[in-house]
Amino acid sequence: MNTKEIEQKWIKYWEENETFKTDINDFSRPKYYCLDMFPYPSGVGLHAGHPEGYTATDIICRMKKMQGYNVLHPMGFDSFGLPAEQYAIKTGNHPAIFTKENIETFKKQLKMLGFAYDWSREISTSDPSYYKWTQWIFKKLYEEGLCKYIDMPVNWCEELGTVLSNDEVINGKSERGGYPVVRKNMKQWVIDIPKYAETLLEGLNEIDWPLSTKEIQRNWIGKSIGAEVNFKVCNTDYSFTVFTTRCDTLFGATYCVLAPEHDLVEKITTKEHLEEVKKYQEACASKSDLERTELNKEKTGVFTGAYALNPVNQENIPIYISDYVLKSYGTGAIMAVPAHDERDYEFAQKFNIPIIQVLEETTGTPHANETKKNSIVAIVYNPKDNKYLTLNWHELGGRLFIGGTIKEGETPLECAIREIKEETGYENVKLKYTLPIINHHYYAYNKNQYFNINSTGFFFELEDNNKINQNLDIDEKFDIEWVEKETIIQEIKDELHSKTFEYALNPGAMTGDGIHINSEFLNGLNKEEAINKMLEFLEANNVGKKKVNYRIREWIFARQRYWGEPIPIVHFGDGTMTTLKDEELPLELPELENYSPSKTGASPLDAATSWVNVEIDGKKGKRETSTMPGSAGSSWYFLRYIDPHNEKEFANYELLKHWLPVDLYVGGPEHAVGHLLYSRMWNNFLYQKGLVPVKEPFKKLVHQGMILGSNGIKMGKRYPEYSVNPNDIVNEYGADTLRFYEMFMGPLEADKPWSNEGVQGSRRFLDRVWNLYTNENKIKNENNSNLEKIYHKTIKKVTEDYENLSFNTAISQLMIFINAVYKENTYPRFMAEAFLKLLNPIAPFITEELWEKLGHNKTIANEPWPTFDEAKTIDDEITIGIQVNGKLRGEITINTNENEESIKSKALANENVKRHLENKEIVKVIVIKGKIVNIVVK
RNA sequence: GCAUGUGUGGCGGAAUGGUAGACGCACCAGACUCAAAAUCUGGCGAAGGCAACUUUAUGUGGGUUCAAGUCCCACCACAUGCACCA
Repeated sequence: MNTKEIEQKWIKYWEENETFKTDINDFSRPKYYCLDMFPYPSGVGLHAGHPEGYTATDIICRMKKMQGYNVLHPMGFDSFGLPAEQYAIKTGNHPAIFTKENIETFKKQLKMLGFAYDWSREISTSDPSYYKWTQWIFKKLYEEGLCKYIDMPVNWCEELGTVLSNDEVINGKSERGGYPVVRKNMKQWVIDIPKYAETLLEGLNEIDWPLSTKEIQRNWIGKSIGAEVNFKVCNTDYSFTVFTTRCDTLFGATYCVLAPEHDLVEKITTKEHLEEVKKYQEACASKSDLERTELNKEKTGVFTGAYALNPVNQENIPIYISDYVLKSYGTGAIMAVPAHDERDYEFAQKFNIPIIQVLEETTGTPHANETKKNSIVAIVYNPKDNKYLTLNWHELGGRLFIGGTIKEGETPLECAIREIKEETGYENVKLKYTLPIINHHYYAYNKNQYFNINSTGFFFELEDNNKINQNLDIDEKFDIEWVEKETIIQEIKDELHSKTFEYALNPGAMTGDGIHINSEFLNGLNKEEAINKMLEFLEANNVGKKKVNYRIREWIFARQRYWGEPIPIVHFGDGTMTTLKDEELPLELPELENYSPSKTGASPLDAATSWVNVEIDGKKGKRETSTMPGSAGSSWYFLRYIDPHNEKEFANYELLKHWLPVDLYVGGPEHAVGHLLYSRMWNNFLYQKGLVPVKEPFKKLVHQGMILGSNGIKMGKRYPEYSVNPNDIVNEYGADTLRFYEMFMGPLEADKPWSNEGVQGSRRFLDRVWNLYTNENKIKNENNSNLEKIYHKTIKKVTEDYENLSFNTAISQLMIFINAVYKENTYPRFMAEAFLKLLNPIAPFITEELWEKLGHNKTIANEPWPTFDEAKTIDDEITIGIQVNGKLRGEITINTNENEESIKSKALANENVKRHLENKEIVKVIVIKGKIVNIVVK
């Protein structure tokens, strides 16, 4: 089999005969729009991962075409971007030249792999005839107020000389290159994607996407329902608003925090604190995002000297500034409730701010007629030998910590210290932590009484072994035992005590649900009830209201770079601006001497003075010199494919109406919060403008997994020796083998390691097929009943598996079929032809060639898909297993429609089964038709 | 830490709650050959047994069921994403 010759022949044939050209106006057949994520045409060409997703869609498209669908399967190039520009900076050549060359390479490779694209619909985002419409959509967004020019802190990357959007920043470093990114205030173009937060969230419910990707988008949008609460600043006219999801804990707010950049900071800071506050603000401003998030370690902040008035109880609480409060989220200010928020707890610990518990966890089961009391649980820890003090009550109540009831006029702490002395005699203990109060319900057998107690936990350290005499009641009979942590976890079963111990091991805020205390009108309510009641209160008193907040921020839509779509805006000297008229689009990029970005944030386009300076209606102005980000062009390309040469509009509405949505979209998961969110937003916007007929553009989305090196690690620069170049595989084994192997490796969505032996195995199978059709002389115009069942089964399984994108199991079935044919002397011609059709979507070249060798003079691509007869997929005789007590003990062959009695008697007659039934009583016999028999014995 | 997903032979991987390991790779044996490669045929989880067969086995520990890789609970490991989001 000469793969090169065959491949070249058919590439030429398909091109000359326009085999895969889509008749976009043919609405008579059902449509199928199948989309690949178009590649960025880098200098290195296709990598091993590209053919995976592209083959998957190609298989579906080829099958759908044979099934009679009108298939749209386009391809294009996402051709604006940094690498082309960096190449231009280095060589002085225009990025367009580099881009064009790369596109040629990509196209050649894509054709080499036999993908059935309609190349007449090819688009390229850097082509002015394409970006004319990107600019046009920008204009529409601008006109709607969705695209704004505002002063805001942005992600500035010094090394790249540009701002970046949030999805381009990963762990405080640029996605490309990994350079540090800092916050910087700049005038920026942004798209108000937060306006679409709710729409984008709702849309997720109606699309067939991987759950994980939907979840990532939900997290990114970050909806949270809470309240805004207004705080007055004491002795001033100022006030500020905080956002909280826990307005029920307002009685526990013991301080407030403003973001260091908050507008109010300068105004309210008292003289004595001014210097310190300024210093802190400056320190924060110079920090990169990375430094700021690395500061997970310890909370920092300073007191402003000002106090706020808690609107529910009129308490004065101090106002701090700290960088753990972010300017960009919520209102940039919080109320802090250290008892019920981890971060506030940490901060309060460090700055010695009071912690007021307003919610207590409940344990035990409530009962009528409970007696209320307050009590303590004291845990004493000896750091010298790592042991805890326990009382072993044996059968009277097991192992417990020291506990007791608080007496009249005693504080909980005093009670705890007293109880330690009375019950154990130890007199020198030091308090480490006061633990949260727990509300506990229990029944005391000795008193025959139900109790509901508020128990405060204490965690002490033993200072020395000094002891005084115990002072015990008569009914207190226990041994004092020092035990290790493990013993406590195993032996302390009492809910109150084990819960207290949990808090002791992990002191911190209580963030769960419970019953409110110290909260006036909320006392006794649980979290949800209290939130609702508090909302009522806030609204009635006009100090706050319910508020939904989103984490998603504006999409920064400008880059200080050359190789992107120019933004069609002219700024006038008086600060006003205007968009270009439609007929002035596309606004093309000017030629430049130097494409380098500047370190100051100026765009390379600033240097093109004759391009920048314009006069409109006698008014002098300057063009916007930032360009659009890479994700601009890719946010709507799927629309343009439908009508790529339209010069009057971005796409004809009637065509969009017929062809949208995309039925299947295949691409990597790395675009979950970039492209896949942005394109949903643009599409939604165009939908609301009545320019696109569907809300959601991609009905079904599938992510192909990553192809790893044979070492199981991601291919790439780190391990080049384990990387695979598709060109080499095609040269050595042929395109069909590459396609076939990548589909056989495993499930499409899974990451899977490359194996050179696996490639050889795939080639071996294709050779087997080739030899069967060319050397064996088995193909005859007569039936072979031996093959009939497997033939129909194969059509059924392969068709279904393709439909479900389970290509690996489809291939397995094709192999089973060929293995069966090899054992026969005749291979009926109709089967031979149908098999080629089944294999064609995966291995188009060899199947076209063999199809021709069978005497056909037209492409196989337009042949009807094989059909099967359900009745003939069912075996007459099957072998089923016989189990005795669930263990396989034998097997019998039965007729498919054999009755239960007959199956039962055959099963019981089986020799090995009989052995296992000896001296046993048969309880019942379970016969599952066509599956198994299970005999239950005693 | 939170979210999502994944754990099955030497390897890639199959299994609507019903004979675990389909199919392929690697390996072993046989045929062809002077020989090798290629090709064809057969074998192949582990342990025991001449064999029939038996025991054991899908990350760990429990549970539901006549029957669990599959369902439920707890835990462990790995991968990916988010991460001071109030």
